[in-house]
Amino acid sequence: MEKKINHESPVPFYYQLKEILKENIIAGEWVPGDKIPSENELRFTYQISRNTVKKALDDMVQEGLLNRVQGKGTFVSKPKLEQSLTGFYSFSKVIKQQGMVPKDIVISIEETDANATVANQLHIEPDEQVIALRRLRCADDEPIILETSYIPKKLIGAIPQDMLKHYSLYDYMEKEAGIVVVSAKEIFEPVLIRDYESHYLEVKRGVPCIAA
Amino acid sequence: MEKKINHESPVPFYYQLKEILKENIIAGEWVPGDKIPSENELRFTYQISRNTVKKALDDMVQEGLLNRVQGKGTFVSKPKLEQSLTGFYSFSKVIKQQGMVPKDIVISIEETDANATVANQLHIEPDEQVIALRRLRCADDEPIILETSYIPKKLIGAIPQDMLKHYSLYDYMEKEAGIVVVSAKEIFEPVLIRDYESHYLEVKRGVPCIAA
DNA sequence: GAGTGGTCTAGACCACCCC
DNA sequence: GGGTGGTCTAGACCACTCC
Repeated sequence: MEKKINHESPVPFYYQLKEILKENIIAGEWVPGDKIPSENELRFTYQISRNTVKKALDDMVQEGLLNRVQGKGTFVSKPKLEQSLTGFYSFSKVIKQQGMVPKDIVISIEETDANATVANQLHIEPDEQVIALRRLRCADDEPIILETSYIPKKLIGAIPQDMLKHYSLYDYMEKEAGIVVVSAKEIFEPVLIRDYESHYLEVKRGVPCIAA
Repeated sequence: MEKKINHESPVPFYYQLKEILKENIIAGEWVPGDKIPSENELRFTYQISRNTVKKALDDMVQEGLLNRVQGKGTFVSKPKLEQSLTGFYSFSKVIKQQGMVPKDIVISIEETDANATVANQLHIEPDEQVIALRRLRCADDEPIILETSYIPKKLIGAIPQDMLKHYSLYDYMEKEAGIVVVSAKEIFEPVLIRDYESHYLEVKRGVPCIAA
C-alpha cells in the first residue's frame, strides 16, 4: 500500500483509487478469487469517504474486474469472461474453456411468428415461422444470461424433442440438422442479480439471432 | 408524474425511480433526444436525496438509456447503438446506419509479431508477422472506441499505404486484397470520456481480431 | 455479535454550459 | 449568474454472512 491518493490532484479520488487497485491486480499482488480489503479498510488506508471508495469499486465491478458479495467481501474476478461474450461465440464452449460447467434451464420453447425485428435480423419474411428457445444459461450453477434464440423453422423443421438435452445449440444444429453456423447475431442483456420481487424477473430483450 | 416512490417498499428507491423513468420512455412520453427533468427536480418530485436520484440515472446511463452532459442536462439516448456493437459488425457501416458520419483517426500502424493471445485468436503461429492497426473511431467527430486490429501479414502482404484513407477495413480487404471476411472476433473497451490527463489515454486492451 | 456490502440522507464545493 | 451534472463528506440504518 505504498501509493496514496493525491488530494490536490484534479483527478477524482475514486479514479485514483481505481488506478491503484488495478495496478495491484495487474502486478499480480491480487490474483483472481482473492478478497481485497473491505470498504472500511480502504477508507482508512486512503483517507477518503466510504462513498468514494464504493464508487471506485462499483466502477470496477461494472468493468468486470471485481465482484462483490454482500456480507462477505469484494473479490478479484476470474479472467474476463465478458470479453469472450462479445462477437461470434458459443456460450457452452466459452464456459468450458473457463473450466466451468455449463448448464441450461430451458424456460420455454415454442413455435411462433417472427416479429419485425427478428425477421429483419434473420433475413426472412415477417410472419415466417420461427422456433423461439428461451434458456437461462448457467456456469457452475450460477445464472449468467437469460437468452432467447430464434431459429427459422424451415431450417430444422418441427421442434426437436431431444434439443433440450443438448448444451450447445450450434453443435446440435451441425450434427443433427446439417447446418453449419457461419454467422450469428447476438444481443445480450444481463440477468438481474437482485430481484426484489419476481415481478422484476420478467423477460426483456435478449435476442440472439441465428442466420445460417 | 403520477407515480410515486413507495418509501415503505423493500425495493430500493433508486430502483423504483428507474422503473418509473423507464416507463416514461417506453410509453413514449420522452423520445430520444429529449431532456429529462434535472436531478434537483427529480429530487423534489420524488422526495428522495440527490445521491439516490444520481444512482438511478447513473445506472440508466450504464444501460444505455440515458446520456448526460455536464452543465446541460440528462437526455434520452438514441435507439441503442450499443446493441449493434455486439456480434459481427462493421463499425463504419453501423455508424452510417445510425445517420452519423464515421471518421477514423489512425494512431499507429505497424508490423509486429503476434503475441500469444493474438496468435490464438487468429489461429496462426505465435511470432507470425501481423499488422497492428490502431484507430480512434469516431461518429460525428465524437470518439466512440479505441480499436486495435490485427491482420495476419501473409493475408495482405506489406502495409498498404492507401489503407489509411479507407473507412471500412472490411471493404478494403474485400476490394483490394480479395479477402472476404466471414468471421471476426472483436473485443471492446470504451474510450475514456473524461481524460483528466493524457496519461489516462494510454492504450489498453482493445483487441479486435480478424480471422479470414 | 462482528464484519461486510447495500442503501440513503443532507449537506458541500466544483466545472461546465448558456444567457 | 443561474442551472446543470461531477465529486465528496460524515454520518446513518439495513441485510447478509460467518462464527
